[in-house]
Amino acid sequence: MSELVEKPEYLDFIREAVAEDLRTGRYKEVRTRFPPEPNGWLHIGHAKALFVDFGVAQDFGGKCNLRMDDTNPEKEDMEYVEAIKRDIKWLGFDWEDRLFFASDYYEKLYELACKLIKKGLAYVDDLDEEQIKEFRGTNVPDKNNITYTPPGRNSPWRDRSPEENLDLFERMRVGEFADGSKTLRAKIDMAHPNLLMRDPVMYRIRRIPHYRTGTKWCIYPMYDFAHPLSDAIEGITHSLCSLEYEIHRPLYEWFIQNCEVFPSRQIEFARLNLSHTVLSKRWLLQLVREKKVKGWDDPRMPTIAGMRRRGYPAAGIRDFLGRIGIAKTDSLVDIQLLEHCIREELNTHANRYMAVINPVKLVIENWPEGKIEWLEAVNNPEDPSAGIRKIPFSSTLYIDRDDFREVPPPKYYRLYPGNQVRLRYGYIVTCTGFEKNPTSGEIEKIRCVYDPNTRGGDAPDNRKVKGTIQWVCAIHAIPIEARLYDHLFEAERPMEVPEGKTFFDNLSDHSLTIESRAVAEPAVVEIEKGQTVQFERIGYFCKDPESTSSLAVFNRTVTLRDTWAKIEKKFQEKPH
RNA sequence: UGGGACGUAGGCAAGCGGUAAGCCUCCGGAUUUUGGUUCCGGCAUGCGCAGGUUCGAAUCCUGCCGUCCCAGCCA
Repeated sequence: MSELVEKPEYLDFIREAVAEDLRTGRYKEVRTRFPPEPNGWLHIGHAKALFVDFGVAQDFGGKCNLRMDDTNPEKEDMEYVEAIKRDIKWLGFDWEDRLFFASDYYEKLYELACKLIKKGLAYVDDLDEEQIKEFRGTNVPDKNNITYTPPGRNSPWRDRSPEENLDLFERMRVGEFADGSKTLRAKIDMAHPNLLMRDPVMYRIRRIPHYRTGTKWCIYPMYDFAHPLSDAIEGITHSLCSLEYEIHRPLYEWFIQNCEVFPSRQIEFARLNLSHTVLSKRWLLQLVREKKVKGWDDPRMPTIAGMRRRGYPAAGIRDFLGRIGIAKTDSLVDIQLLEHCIREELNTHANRYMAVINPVKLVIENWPEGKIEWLEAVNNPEDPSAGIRKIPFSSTLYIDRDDFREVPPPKYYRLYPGNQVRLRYGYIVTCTGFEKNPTSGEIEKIRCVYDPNTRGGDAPDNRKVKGTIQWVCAIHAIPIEARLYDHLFEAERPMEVPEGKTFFDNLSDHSLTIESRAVAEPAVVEIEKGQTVQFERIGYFCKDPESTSSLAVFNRTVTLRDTWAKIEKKFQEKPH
């Protein structure tokens, strides 16, 4: 992956720790893992974890495993496994032949649980869910807060003999007991200040078919038990996870130590938070279920699939991931940084085309009747190897409504009566007038004359023409549908909502604008689905898979930087 | 009145006792057949606050303040 992204000139705290572990001989090599639960699609937050997991392994000559952390039959599905694999591959990470499933370890995990029972470190508990909570001694309200101080109480079943526990656990496995009637718990310390250490549940009884093991098991291991041991089974040296697991680390170490398995080390880092969106499978699932978006791959979603459909290149995403850094500070990354990385990548790789989103007719009065000229246009000024193409020019063109003003605002140097402008790769034209619809008042036609000596846009007399605008020949115009996307949420932090409101209230009402009158130059027919191009002066657009032979649909990936919009806004705020 | 972590610019983030990197944003200016790109320049006498140690502190010590996580038989 070293070729995939530029390395910073310093070591982040994780790499520092790993380097230290190698130096001291704590580990001989580096092995990491990316452990998604197949219960939702991957989002940009997972991409950060992927980048850290695969990146650290790569940097130290190690390997990173892909492991489906599937220990909860209620929510997991093969559909998600496939989606996850596809997205990881697309992002450019390679697990080679190391795809594993926690569900493949059920038997080993069961044996390790028996080992703890034999050592007197685990027991079968008959307490129900409510009682466990009560005995943990945590649910004690104190003024409006919660006090965690009271020590818990031992379960009356805590001192069963290893023989009895072994027998009961075996009978749990074969299905003798009802769902929820018994659990296997680790025997640690019911008075421990860290709640997770108060005899955590290791196994629960759930008669729900698992998407991979079917009905073979009716007991399923909990994360805190399964995770460290799965890591150990795979010989993971560094188990990198997010900050919320910090408090789980003592438990992680307890299981590893007492099961006497490979000593994996857990290191936590801050998960990614991105402005104007939500990064949690739970909330994303809600957006999908409540039909706030069209699906997991809606281009407004921060999912990998959504970004891919939106037109974000994987290289741009990786660049972003490399720039945000790795630390333990809870932070909120500005989505503008992501957009900047996407633009930077696309600027050098996306071919240019001319399109007009909101067309208005431009008639060239002195253009020879019926003449059509094919002009040369550069495909990518940043990349000469991208070549050139031909575009047709005639007496009637379409230009964008925004490129004409009846009365120009300050600093405006596009078309207005009497002003001249360059039609990109075409000719320099001078506006001679315009026509309005008498009833609606809408401008229907703009008139101009062209200078035959300016073919291609060059000014032989060296005159300065400030404005250059894009255009589309009316005769050859290809109708397209442009889907203009904006941030999904208006608020920088969508989850911060006033009492009685939900994050749905923060949804932006202009996150999607469909422009069905848009037109483009004929060459756009060559663009393939999934390909991202630049529509000059507008932005980058990706041809959507929903495109048909009769209508091409383009998703706006990201706009170009718009300095004019800033100038205009400034003058609107305080005109002078 | 518990435990675990974290506080460096508007947003990220280096810095590891020798006098505040870099990136994004923002603001100027140059170049430009995309108001794009590119290029120059500006943006913390200051590192949560208060003391202390030291010739010297963002870095070490003490105390305070603030923020986040922990009450699933979810991961």
